[in-house]
Amino acid sequence: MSKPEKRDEIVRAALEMIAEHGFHGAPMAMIADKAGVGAGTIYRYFENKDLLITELYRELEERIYAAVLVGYDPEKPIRERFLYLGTAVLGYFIANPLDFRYLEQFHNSPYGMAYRRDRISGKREDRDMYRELFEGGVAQQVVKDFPLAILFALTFGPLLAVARDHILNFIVLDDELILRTIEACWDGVKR
Amino acid sequence: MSKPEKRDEIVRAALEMIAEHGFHGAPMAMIADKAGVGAGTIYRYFENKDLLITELYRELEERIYAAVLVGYDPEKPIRERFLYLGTAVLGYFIANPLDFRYLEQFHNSPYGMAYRRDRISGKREDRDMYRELFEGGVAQQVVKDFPLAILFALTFGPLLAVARDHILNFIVLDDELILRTIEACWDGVKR
DNA sequence: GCTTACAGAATGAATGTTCATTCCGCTGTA
DNA sequence: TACAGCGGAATGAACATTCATTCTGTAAGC
Repeated sequence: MSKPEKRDEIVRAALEMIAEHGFHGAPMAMIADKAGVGAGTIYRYFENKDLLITELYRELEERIYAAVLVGYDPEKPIRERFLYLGTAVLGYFIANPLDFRYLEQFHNSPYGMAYRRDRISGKREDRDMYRELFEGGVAQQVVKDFPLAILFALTFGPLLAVARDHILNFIVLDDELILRTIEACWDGVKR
Repeated sequence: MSKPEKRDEIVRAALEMIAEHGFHGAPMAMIADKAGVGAGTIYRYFENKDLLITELYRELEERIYAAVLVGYDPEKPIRERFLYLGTAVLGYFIANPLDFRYLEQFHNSPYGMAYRRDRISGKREDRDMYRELFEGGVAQQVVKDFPLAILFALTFGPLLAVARDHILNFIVLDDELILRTIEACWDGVKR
């Protein structure tokens, strides 16, 4: 196995094990096994478990951002962009349940809390389409005049809940139901 | 300290430590310390950590249910009941941030998954005002015709997100903003 | 009223287990 | 032969849980 290939295997295995069993249910030995490498080998690529975890998070964020960006047209009207972005993320999560589960684990952990705090306090410049969309919507009086955080909550709250329910097999989403759900979110957000 | 008093101290300490540091950041020794009892003492009241955790969850659920029930009038129109239930839970969470943080930890853990699975598959008869409310709303054609799980997502998704943001000091909610937020949820759910 | 005996509670040091991380000998390659 | 890269056993720290011991309150015996 070549060097970058091995690194990839480790990342893939970590994603799978952690998504399925949580940070604490996924010992390094288990990840190493799944990746088909020795336990010590992981430490040739990642200084420690924490760094593996945050690095993996960053890679996922990147992937999702890239996936959603394809097909996004910032010139379209607000409502249309909102529906696109909503269905795109939800679609990504449904197509990549492991990614979704991993993100959830991450967000609900001390790692995620720190990360979020940084982001809100602006330590991370985020090239965020969503922020831009909402700010535009409020300015054009198409969207309710709420603080950004509440608009996010009204959108991503249902989105993530629905993705979770689908991935855990509590409901079955088809394209029509997805669209209707995002439209309902829009009803909550629009003026 | 009397016997039930001591049990209470243990439960209170467990709530606080777990809410603040997560299940894995709250060793039994730490909980015992906070409760002012010996480590072994906890085991006189709870067979093991798992049982302490699930028992505490049940107690919290009970408290919240009781708190919200006060002032709920099943005779009122759907919209009014929806707004009441929304503000009531959100208000409870804001007044009891530890309870909220604990519930979140619980839901995002294997404990919570199992619990949820049981609930959905109907193994727990739940005397759920929310379910009843939505079912009534759909029947009266006041509420969009969605599966129950989606209506829950549209309501609790934003609610929990907003509660989290407030408790972590990412936003500040006042009564007016709370009401407007719940109204926005209603916009998402109503026909 | 005072002392002694005893049962049930409480305690916390000791135990065994589960990891993350380290270390050193091995192997395939140049 | 020399060496980079690996593997996986060894190490030590962090815990949950146990259990031999200590404490406390109650009640019988005087």
